[in-house]
Amino acid sequence: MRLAELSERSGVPIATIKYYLREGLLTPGRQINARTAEYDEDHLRRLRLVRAMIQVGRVPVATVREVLGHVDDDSLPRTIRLGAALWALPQVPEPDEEDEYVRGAHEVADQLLESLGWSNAQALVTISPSYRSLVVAMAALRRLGYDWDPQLLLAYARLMHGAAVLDLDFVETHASEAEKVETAVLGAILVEPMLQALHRLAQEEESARRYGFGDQE
Amino acid sequence: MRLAELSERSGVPIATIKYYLREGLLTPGRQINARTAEYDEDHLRRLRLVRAMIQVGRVPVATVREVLGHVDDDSLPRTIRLGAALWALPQVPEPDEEDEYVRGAHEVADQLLESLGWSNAQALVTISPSYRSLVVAMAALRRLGYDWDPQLLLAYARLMHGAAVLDLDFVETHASEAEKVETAVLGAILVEPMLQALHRLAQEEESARRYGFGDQE
DNA sequence: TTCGTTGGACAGTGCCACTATCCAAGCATC
DNA sequence: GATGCTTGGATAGTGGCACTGTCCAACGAA
Repeated sequence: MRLAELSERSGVPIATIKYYLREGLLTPGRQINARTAEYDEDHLRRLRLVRAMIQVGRVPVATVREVLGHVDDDSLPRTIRLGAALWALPQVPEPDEEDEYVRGAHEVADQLLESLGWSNAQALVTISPSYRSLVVAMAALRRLGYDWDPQLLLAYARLMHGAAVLDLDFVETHASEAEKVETAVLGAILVEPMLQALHRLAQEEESARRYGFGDQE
Repeated sequence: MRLAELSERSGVPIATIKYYLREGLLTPGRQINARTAEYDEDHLRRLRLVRAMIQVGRVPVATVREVLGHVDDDSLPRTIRLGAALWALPQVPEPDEEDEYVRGAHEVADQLLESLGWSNAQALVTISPSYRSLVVAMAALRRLGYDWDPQLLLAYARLMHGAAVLDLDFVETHASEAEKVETAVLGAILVEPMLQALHRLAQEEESARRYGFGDQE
């Protein structure tokens, strides 16, 4: 198909597709001649993936490029590609290691991983961006004076582990070997907004149950 | 304290504090004279809250203003203020109701709410932004060809309901009546990044357990 | 041949979260 | 009381990002 059809079927404006091509998020179409390029179903799928990452997952364009680079890198074994792709994802500001709240958060997080027996996470603790995000969020809450019980954190972590198990079961049963990396990355990027939405809906529901009718007029 | 001290203690640059004042995220200090203003602990706390919402929660400045406006609105009862504040939060692009995937997602989401017995959510379905986010995320996944079992969604929803119960228990036991709205809003804004981080860590851990050592070198 | 269409290059736009500069009033010291 | 640093407020500017608009030469259908 031509650019125009690709645009039509994906709902993405032509100018934007050109931009993604320029940024290297899409591979160029097969050149038919100097003034015509042909795109196929793979391009369409990739374009939809890119759009979903950017619009639903709010991933910056540069990060999408990096993530896709890892997904496509056939020179690496699957687990490594997946890890590298997830690695590229989150962009929380670096925690200030001097800050007392950050240090406190490190301690609590380390204890948490130990309680959970997440030995892999423990080994990667110093470098995993997810771990860093966790510390930043915890430090922010602490700085605001919320001093929660480590048990609470443990309970949250168990819930999210439950979600991770669901994610990976899904990947195993529903994706072909070739698609597993892409599916897993999507799991990290697109399932999260879904979980967030469910979380907020659940808060609204539970709040209405406890304190009365749902308000919001 | 003066602006300079407020800046020092919060770690936020003076110019940025001035910007927040301009944008109405902070109430002006008590004017001592034409050229001096005095700030107190409440300002510091509010500033930290604003920073956490913007940097950890990635909430846009305009949205922070709106959310805080609801939090501070003493003319409304608590549940309504909370609802209104949460209402202002998410900024997913409007789903295109013409799109077949969006319509399909609506159906699945409605069934989900019914299965869960979330009657409050059902009543608000047409307008809740969280519901909209859910539909958008589901439609994006479907468009990419992931056709999951409604049971899976149900399992995710139960997990997130578990998280919501934890949130609200925390609010009940740890916040004074006056602080409940603020605490609950924080629950929505700051706990989410924490959950997300835990989710990704759990994915890394579970993935390492299933497929071998943690890779990423 | 004509004329609308196509893909690529490149410059421009709009938004957003800051950030830098000015300025006059305060205050501290001499 | 003069000098000079600091302060708060107003205003303009910056840099990043995700597009978007314009131009142009080459196609290609009529």
